[in-house]
Amino acid sequence: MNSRIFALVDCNNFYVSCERVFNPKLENKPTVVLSNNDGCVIARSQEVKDLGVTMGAPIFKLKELVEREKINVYSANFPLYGDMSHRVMATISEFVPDVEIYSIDEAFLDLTNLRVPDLTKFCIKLRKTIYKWTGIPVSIGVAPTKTLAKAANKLAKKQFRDIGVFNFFEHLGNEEEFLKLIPVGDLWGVGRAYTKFLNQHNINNAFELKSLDIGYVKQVMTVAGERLVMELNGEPCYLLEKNPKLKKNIAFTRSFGEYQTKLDQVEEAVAYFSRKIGEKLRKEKELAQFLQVFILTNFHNKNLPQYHNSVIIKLERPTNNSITLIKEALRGLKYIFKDGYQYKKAGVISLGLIPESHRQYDFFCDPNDEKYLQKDLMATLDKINFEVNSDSVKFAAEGVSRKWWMNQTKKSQRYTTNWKELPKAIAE
DNA sequence: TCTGGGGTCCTAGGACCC
DNA sequence: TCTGGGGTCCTAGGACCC
Repeated sequence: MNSRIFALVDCNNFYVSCERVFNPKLENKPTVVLSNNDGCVIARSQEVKDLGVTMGAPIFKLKELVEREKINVYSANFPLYGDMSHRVMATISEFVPDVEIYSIDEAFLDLTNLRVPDLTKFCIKLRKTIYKWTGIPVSIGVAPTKTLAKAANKLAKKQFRDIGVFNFFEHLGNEEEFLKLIPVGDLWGVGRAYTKFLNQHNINNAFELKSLDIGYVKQVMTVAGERLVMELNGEPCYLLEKNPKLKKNIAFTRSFGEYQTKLDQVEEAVAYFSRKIGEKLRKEKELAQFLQVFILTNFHNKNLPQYHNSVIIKLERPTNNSITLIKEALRGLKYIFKDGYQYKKAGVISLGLIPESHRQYDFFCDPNDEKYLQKDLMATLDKINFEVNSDSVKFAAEGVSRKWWMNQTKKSQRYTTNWKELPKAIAE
């Protein structure tokens, strides 16, 4: 029997909590953070959840509610959230050696070999420390599998909100009671489609799913469903993944602030996206073998003529050279761009990524000839753009007008990542 | 008027081969 | 009317995650 102890640490309303750290007046006030382009709600404070606002709700539909309830609205400030995430993860790592950073606001911990007298007390203390050191409130779930740790975290957030910790090991023997409190749709791996299906078959909570015949579950929910039921029964299928896997795709896509109709404007956007792809690839030390470019009109607006298209380009040699990426992406764009449409969004995706160190040398190419990557030039650009300002050095193809740039009218400052925007302490 | 962005994994079905 | 039987590889689409 190879039993393990997993914990999931999840930041509460993460983006809203980040805004609150630097603007304490938002504490206990209904607050939301919007997606890029100020389109829809991507983070809600508890007060806003209680008002019934759903994740992803378009903000323009909530105008009245925002005014009536005096909801504080913020544009997304990802550099700030990324930096705060870093601080939370660093704090956790001070106390636990086995940490998997699962997303910007979540970490799995393996506590199996952590010799502490009382797991629950340890987690309560960890939670308090994270809050003290970073200002971010978190919830912690503890259980014998990752899926159950996720479920425990839901309980910690709802039924056990005052302590913020739920430890399944304290309730061995009567898990049933707690699993019945968790709707199937709240489980890790059960999305909209499966929730609908399961509900139609009268499977409504985690206990009912756990009790199903595993062969049946595999048949209707494939292997992911099979693993899910095993995990609910306390058999770990997923272990801690400490070393982040290399990415297989890297994308940069954006909606435009206003419709774009002209090729040259879309070209500027695509050139910018391509440079960003190059930067990301070099940061990950990967090379792309293919590049995909796509453009879309606004599919929400049924009154406008619709068009969407994409093209995949095989790169002559695997590369992360921004200059090559821009050139190839623009070639692709010309191929799919059609006049007469109002474009709302475009994107560039690099595919077939391979590690720089595993580059398959071209048969005809001298193995020492990596000139085409222009490593020194790219390293210099990166040094300036990463250390000074991400847009210090651009390429001519990106243009300067940026007519496509997104709308972000309610952005907080970059309190932690830009010297000019550090919070000021004002004596009153 | 106004609806995000970035990922992963799995499967079915077609093309192709012997 | 009957119309082989495997394999493998690739891709599109769907499901999920945050």
